[in-house]
Amino acid sequence: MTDQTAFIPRKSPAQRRSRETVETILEAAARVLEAAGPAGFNTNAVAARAGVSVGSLYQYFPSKNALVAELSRRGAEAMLAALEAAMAEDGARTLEQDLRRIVRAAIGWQTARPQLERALDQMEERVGFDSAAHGVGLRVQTLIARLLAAHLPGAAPDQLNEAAADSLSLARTLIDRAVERGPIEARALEDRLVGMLIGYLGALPRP
Amino acid sequence: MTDQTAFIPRKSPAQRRSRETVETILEAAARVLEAAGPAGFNTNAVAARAGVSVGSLYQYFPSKNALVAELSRRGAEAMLAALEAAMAEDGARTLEQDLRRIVRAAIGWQTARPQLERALDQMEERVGFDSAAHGVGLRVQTLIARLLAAHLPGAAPDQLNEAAADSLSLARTLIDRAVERGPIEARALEDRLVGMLIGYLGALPRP
Amino acid sequence: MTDQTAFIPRKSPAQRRSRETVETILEAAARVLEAAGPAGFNTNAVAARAGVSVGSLYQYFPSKNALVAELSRRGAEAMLAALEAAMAEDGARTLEQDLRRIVRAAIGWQTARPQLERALDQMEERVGFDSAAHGVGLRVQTLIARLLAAHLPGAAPDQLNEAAADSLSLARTLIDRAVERGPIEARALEDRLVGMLIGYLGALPRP
Amino acid sequence: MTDQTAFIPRKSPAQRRSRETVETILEAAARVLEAAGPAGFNTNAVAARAGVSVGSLYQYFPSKNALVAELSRRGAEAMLAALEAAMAEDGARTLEQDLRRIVRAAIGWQTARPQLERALDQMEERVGFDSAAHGVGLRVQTLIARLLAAHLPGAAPDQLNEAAADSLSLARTLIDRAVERGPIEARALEDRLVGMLIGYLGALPRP
DNA sequence: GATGAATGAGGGTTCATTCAT
DNA sequence: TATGAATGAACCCTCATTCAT
Repeated sequence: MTDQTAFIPRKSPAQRRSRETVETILEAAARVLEAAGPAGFNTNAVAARAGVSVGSLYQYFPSKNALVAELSRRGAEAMLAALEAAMAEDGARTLEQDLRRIVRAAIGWQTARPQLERALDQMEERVGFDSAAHGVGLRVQTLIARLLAAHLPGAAPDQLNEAAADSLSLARTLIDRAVERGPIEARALEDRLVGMLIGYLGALPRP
Repeated sequence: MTDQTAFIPRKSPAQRRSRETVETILEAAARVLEAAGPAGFNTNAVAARAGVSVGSLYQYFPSKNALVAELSRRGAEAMLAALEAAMAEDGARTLEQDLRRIVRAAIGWQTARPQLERALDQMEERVGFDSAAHGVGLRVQTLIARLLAAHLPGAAPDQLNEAAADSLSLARTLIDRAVERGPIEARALEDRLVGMLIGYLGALPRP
Repeated sequence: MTDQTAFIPRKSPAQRRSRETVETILEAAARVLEAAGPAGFNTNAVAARAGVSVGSLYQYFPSKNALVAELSRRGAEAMLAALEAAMAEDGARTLEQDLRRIVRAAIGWQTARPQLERALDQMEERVGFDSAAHGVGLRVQTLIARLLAAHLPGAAPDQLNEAAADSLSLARTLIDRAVERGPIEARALEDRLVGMLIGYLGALPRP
Repeated sequence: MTDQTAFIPRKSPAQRRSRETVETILEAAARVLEAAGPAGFNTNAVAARAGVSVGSLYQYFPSKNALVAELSRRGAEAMLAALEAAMAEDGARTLEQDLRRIVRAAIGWQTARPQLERALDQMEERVGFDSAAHGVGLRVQTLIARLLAAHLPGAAPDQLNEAAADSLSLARTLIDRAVERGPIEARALEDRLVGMLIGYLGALPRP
């Protein structure tokens, strides 16, 4: 897979500076969210942490929610990338192998910055947009649905999408709980997740 | 078991009035939470909805959080009752039968007022007290742990408690998602939950 | 001086009960004030501490301020009694001897319940009535003024009253500060007070 | 002494605006305190009087108490300046001359805005921080203590500090009372204060 | 574009006082 | 008379968002 950014025309200095500011703000937002949780997450704190004025923050993000959304979108993008990478490896065969890939991607993603993802989970629910709201979350879901399709022959597209969404939610729940309890034993967690998902999928109504 | 309340002396008028007010406030709180979600849940709204002054609210609940906690406690109590009833039925044998009982209790509980329980989930996370904070949540967990113990011989108490907590979380997640999607098909949901839990528990490390 | 209460007709039981309730409330108020200071002094706390309903409290005291006023009045009454006793001893001669009597009475009064008197000082100032508001404070002041008159021949009545009021204020200030610092060395404090007052009075304009 | 402000670089517009707002708020706070006393002193009133929003007030003062503290700090600073100026005049010799200087500084300070200083006294007591809480009050006290040291040879540092604190309290009390009574006759008041302090200091235990 | 001062609605909580029982 | 539930005005403080410079 070629690096698409290589073909994007060089930004003008102003544009590059903009881009850097956006990144700075997002990273600051992430850190504030990690450190203070949803309750302590406010635009002033983010701007201060980013070393930028609130005004600038609002230049790039129309609202606080937009900031959260972008944070969450990026997380999903990382998940998407991991998932695509995992699926590109070779032809996967068994359900378990496929699930293992999904699960690994999810664990990798959520444990990279566990506090952040947990906090985002909570904020997303609060604000009322689930991760499928932005395209990326939807693409993740679709990818999983496609993956599941191979092992659930005859399932309707809606069913597959629901199964994919549920699987992801379940995985996130379990990972969140594990993260809460302390350092992760990735392998054991992976096994539990795979087992759980196999059980879940096995109980879906067959057409 | 005779009805003990029959022997409790009639409350004095004043006390009865208090009790009624408390109930009114709690019901109002539940409705506000259902209608407006965690974001729109504020003490003024609750008091207004209850047709009561804020002062009265604070006479019975020392803080907004205490109100949420009580709401959640009551929910957990309902769950506990359902669970105890289910377990008292007769001698349960298989893991699946036991899980089915747990799952039924959970579904019954969470679908009685689905919006409310969902909102409570979110508030609990936000405020940082999980349902185990009050005794009831803990008792639910303990009960489930005990139930699982019979089917996971040799598991350490800590493991059992974690398994119980995870099971409950997973169940709630799935039920929440189902509720979001619309009216529930209780039987199909139940099957999926049981399957999922069997899968999860089967993947736990054996001693 | 005859005991006037001896001639007050025996109270009916109801009246006695009333009187007791009043005393209970006042003592509770004093204790709350001592324990929580002006900031924590509120009618509900007083009623609770007295084991009485707020309603009852308002039966006997028309307002919170009335309660404080009565507390302060009683303190002043104690001071008055001490002062009268001191003056009745015999014919006082020198200024210093007279001042010593005043000062002793003041110390005795304010150190009997130091926290209480300090808190009252603060509340009185806040509420805006000085202790001369009720008759007793005035009588204390008048008594002191009369005492000073003997040593400030030719001073106008107004001057005497001002001197008396100032003397009392100064004494209270110094005693308060001493109380703040910890246990009192009554004798040393007394000396300082007397010295201070002599200095003060000596500097008054002579007619 | 040249005017140092002449050399301070012009503030940027934004900073100047801030500074002005701060001053506006402080002046409004002073006026509210003078007009309404401690009881009527609330942040909304201050903001309204300053023609500013509450938000602005809280941008510059983290709490209501911080506002009071700053007001009191500024008063103490004025007192400190007056005191230092008075002491720098020349080599003071007698106790009386030194006291006269202290007393003049105190009178000048407290009669500049008498209502304000009175109200501050009360609030400080209520809130529980005496003026020594901020450095300035302490420096005033230290300065007085040093001044007294020359006339109380052999006194321990603690004794000197107590004497300084007491002297200041006594002075403030007497000035407050004088202010209450109406327009001040500065010279007569000064004499009374000096006399009182000499009396007080003369009665301190000699080592 | 950038800044950060300013805004003000909103929300949690307290407490003196009233009044139906 | 006693009770204590109920009231609601007041108050402190926060924070998303705007806008003059």
